[in-house]
Amino acid sequence: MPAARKPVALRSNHDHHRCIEDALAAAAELCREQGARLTPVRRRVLEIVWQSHKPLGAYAILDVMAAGGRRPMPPTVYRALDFLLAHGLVHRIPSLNAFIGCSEPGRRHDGQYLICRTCGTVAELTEDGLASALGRTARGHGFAVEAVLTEAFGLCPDCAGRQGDAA
Amino acid sequence: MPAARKPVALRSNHDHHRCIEDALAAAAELCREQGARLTPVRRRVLEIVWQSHKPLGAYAILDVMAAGGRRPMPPTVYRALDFLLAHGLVHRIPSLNAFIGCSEPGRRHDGQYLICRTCGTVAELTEDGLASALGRTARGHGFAVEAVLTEAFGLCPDCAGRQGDAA
DNA sequence: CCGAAATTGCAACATTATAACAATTCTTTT
DNA sequence: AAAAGAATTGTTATAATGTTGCAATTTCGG
Repeated sequence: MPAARKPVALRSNHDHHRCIEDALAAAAELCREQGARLTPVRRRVLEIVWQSHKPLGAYAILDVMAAGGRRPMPPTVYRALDFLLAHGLVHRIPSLNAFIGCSEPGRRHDGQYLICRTCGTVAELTEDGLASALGRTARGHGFAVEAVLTEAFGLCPDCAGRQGDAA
Repeated sequence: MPAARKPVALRSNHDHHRCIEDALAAAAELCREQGARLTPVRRRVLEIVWQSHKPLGAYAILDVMAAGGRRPMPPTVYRALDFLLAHGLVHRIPSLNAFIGCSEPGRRHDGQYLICRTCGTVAELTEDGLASALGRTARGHGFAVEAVLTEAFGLCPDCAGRQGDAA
């Protein structure tokens, strides 16, 4: 099989402004195609979520928005997140109660997240083979899988390196 | 490879009293081995969690305990759950904020849950191969996976059957 | 029995998320 | 452009989930 591309979140010196710009451009394009409205609030929330590769809680997003003017109320942010989730522009990481930008919006995929327990960075994988193996096993037991969410906890390359140095 | 045994949660007419008894016995045994104390509170919480194969939230557990006398405070239940989690006797399903009895306490394993979106039943799989495939991929990107949690959403055999009938 | 350690009780509080309804904005039709 | 209808946002209040800190009690080892 072809080696999958390394998630950009795991490349420590990537040009992150590019991540943000690309994500916003892709979102605009996707919404245009689908006739969905990427309103200022929604666009702003998406932009905030993309500020880093560390997932942000809804109230952390609220705090960022408060810094730039009037503080919106929780439902505003939750509704924007609902919209972004529904259109596959962000993902929710349940074990963190937090949200992260989707690295491959538009392409249907199961969620596989590599969560660094030290720095909090989350990288998204989109390898269909992994979830489909589970789907086959479940099918064998009569269970029809429709969606799969996988969270892997461990150390990202940077933190694993530092960990090794300390020893 | 040998076909894995079908999770008991997916067998609609299993003797569930046996599930509860076995789980409590296994827990007692495990705590004895490890010098951990399965106190009345902890044992009671474990018993409540095992009342069905549907995960229960902490406050639902509180409600059950309240029915049988004095209502304990949240920290009582959360501490009991922490203990049970630490000893691998229950699992937390993050996307449901709920807890379920571990079907293979004592054996170290990653968590793979089949969650029925209709009836809420959760069956636990413990196939090491699935998580290790993810671990290999992650390793290829320099990420060292330490634990994996997988949630699969879909229809259990019973509900898939009824769904088919309706058509 | 006595002191140390673990467990439980308790009160208050922090965080995450939602409900219900009003006000506004956008779109479509006339 | 005006009006009707739909979608979005604002606002208030509250629900659901989870934690902190400290006191009281129980358990365990000497």
